Amino acid sequence: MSDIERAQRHRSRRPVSARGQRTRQKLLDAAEAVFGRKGYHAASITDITRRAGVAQGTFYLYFPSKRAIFAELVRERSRALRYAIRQATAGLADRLEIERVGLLTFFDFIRKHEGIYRIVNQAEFVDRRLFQWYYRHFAKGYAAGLRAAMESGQIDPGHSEVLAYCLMGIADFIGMRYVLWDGSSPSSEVVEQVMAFIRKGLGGPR
Amino acid sequence: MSDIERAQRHRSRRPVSARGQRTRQKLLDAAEAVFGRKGYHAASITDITRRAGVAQGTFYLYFPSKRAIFAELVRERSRALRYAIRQATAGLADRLEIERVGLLTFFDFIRKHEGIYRIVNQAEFVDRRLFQWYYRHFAKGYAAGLRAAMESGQIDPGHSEVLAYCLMGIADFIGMRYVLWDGSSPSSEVVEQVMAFIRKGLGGPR
Amino acid sequence: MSDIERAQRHRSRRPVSARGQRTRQKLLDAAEAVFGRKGYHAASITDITRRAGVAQGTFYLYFPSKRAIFAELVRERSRALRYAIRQATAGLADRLEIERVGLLTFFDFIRKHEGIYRIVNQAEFVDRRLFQWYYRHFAKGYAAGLRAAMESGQIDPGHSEVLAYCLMGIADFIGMRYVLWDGSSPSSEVVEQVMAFIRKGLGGPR
Amino acid sequence: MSDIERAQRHRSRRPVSARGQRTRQKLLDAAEAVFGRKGYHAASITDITRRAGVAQGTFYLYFPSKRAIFAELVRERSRALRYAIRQATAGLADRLEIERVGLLTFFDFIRKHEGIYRIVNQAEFVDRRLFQWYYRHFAKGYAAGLRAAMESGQIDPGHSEVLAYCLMGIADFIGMRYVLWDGSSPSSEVVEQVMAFIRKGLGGPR
DNA sequence: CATGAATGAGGCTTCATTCAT
DNA sequence: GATGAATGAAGCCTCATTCAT
Repeated sequence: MSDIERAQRHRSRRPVSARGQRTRQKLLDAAEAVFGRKGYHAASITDITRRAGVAQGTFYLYFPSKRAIFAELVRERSRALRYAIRQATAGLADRLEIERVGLLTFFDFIRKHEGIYRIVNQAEFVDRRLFQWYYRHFAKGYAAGLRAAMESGQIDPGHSEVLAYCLMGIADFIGMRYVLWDGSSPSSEVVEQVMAFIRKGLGGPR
Repeated sequence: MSDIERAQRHRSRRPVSARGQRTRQKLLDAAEAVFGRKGYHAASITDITRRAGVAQGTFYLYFPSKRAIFAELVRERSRALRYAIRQATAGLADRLEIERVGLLTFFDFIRKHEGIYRIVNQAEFVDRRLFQWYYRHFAKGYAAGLRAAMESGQIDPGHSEVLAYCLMGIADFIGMRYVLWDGSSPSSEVVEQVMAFIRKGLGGPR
Repeated sequence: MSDIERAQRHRSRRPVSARGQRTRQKLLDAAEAVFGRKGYHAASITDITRRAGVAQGTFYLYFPSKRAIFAELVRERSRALRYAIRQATAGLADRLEIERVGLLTFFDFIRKHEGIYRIVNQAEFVDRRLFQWYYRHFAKGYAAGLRAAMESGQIDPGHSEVLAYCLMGIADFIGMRYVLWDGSSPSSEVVEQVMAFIRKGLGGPR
Repeated sequence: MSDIERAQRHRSRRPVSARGQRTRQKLLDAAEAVFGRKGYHAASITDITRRAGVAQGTFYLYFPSKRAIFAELVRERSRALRYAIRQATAGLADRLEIERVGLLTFFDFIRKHEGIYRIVNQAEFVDRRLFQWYYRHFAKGYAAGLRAAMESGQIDPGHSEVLAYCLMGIADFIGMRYVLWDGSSPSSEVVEQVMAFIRKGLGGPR
């Protein structure tokens, strides 16, 4: 049976009972941890359910397949990240300030959700559509913010999407190198160097 | 049996005969194609040998395990990429020029070796050491080049490693977005935007 | 993955080596025994491979799925039954004689291949097409023989297909009752009674 | 726990309340439909309860196991078929007339209860005892009727049980071929051909 | 009476690896 | 050097059944 058929047949629980909600969440959290540590393929459903403290069969009450929980996880955490950044940067007017706070929030997020960071890269071979969606979606919002800053003259005019991908690439690689590999928040020295590069790169008055 | 034990026990890794060399290369090429298309886990040894036109057993005459051929591939292609960039930028003195040519060479490389690009991201969960080695090794050379440019005053002084990761992140994300997803070389407009950002970011005497 | 996709992907071994042929046959024989005893669903691949004396994985070298070996079995044994009847009745001119010999051959066959007899009934829910094919195919040949007998005036004229299904039904139920349930060949008394019914039913001169 | 132990332990099998009766019947009807369409094994308890519009747990309030509802269904429908035939042939004196009406009633029944017809064949591997009981029970009554007809000279004397299985086989196969596969009542031509065969086969004074 | 969440055994299938030829 | 049949561990998933509410 294909994943699609299964998903259709599946009474995708979305259970109403509080107990069900809790179980579903436990599975999601366990999945993040396990996928993060072992990677999508090496992680087994058994690993997930064991960590969640439920029986194997229970998994399929809430998710129709391994792929499905993975996709759900990516979507959910992606939402959470965007939300966190939006919250942290709300009220800020200066684009550079937004960049800095956004960056720090991102580093913070991947420290707390190491798993999700590692996971996304794998999505390419798990669900190519989801993988692209993740970045495109993020880039869209990013680019919009940059465009606004260009219009108000805060930064040099330019191709907002290209810029968005440049900035995402920077955040991603710095996060990988200094947060994930070093296992700590990047030193202020690193942050300052990155911000200096970005500030100059984006330009604007002065 | 562990991978390490197997590797030690393994004989006849480096065949001398020309025929052996050819078989080995066929396997490596097939592996790149298959890993690139399906991803490391979904690709089976059978896929590889079938594509290489040899029998299953033959695989183990040349590589002790699936991981091993993967690692070999990453190392080999990484070497090839660095070589290509070195060749292309040899003789160039201007750092910005080096950046531009390096970028274009990189885009060219991933167009020809889509597989390898996709593959590296997976390496994290196949062989974490290899994964980090890949980037660290590249970053080291990159940073050295940047340091030289700083010393000669071509670009602003700063933390060369951080800068290297920033630039690698940019190349990686732009390559993903405009080469891989669009399936073509990035338009000159995109390249110019990226270069403008880098030029300003790196600074130096106007 | 669907059965069809798998079958296509499957290098349906049809191995040439004598060893392979032997293994394939062992699996087929084991499957007949196991399906016959336990029924299609209760029979596991493990049951089959254990009985055949090979490892589980070996099964999939020769058959792409449980359904596939089942279908193969039905087809193969159906062919064997038709062949046996054709051989036994070759040279007979009298239709009644053909009926009698055919019946006895059939009883003999289901004694030797209890499994297959039991199995066919299940085919309806395993592979509906195969199930109908089995009976339709048999009926076609049967009806042709009856038509010839009608034309030569050996039996009363009539609707040959309907007659064929009547005669098949008789053979099937008598076989079930007296061969399978009693576990022996039907007594001559039973055979005579059946033949008397058929003789009168088919009519003809006298 | 074995089926037998469970059945003994099981309480509240025969609900007294009208509501309970209704639920039980809903389950039985749903089971007929589901077993008929998917077959015993492919049908799940969930399929049945979903179709019946009750919760999964409710099933076990009325039946101790999947096998049990299956057996109940076979028994119930078998009773219904025998009852229908008895009703339809009550008052008829001529054996041929009884045969004809019985046949038509049978065809009618399997049109209305396609499910049950298909189901019985599977019973062999679900509950062998039940399977044989079904046919033996039916044959017994059939044979008795034939014996009476022999004694009154309406048909040729002979082995009544053998004859009963012949006639059951005919009805079964003609029903399968012309009712189930064609999805309609058999044409009068088919019925006449069958009846002609039976009439001649049974003999009697002209 | 009824619910529906939870269980866990067991089935089919894949695939990296070994080995006899 | 090469072959390809064989192995068996391990994974995903289903489903009859139980149980707390």
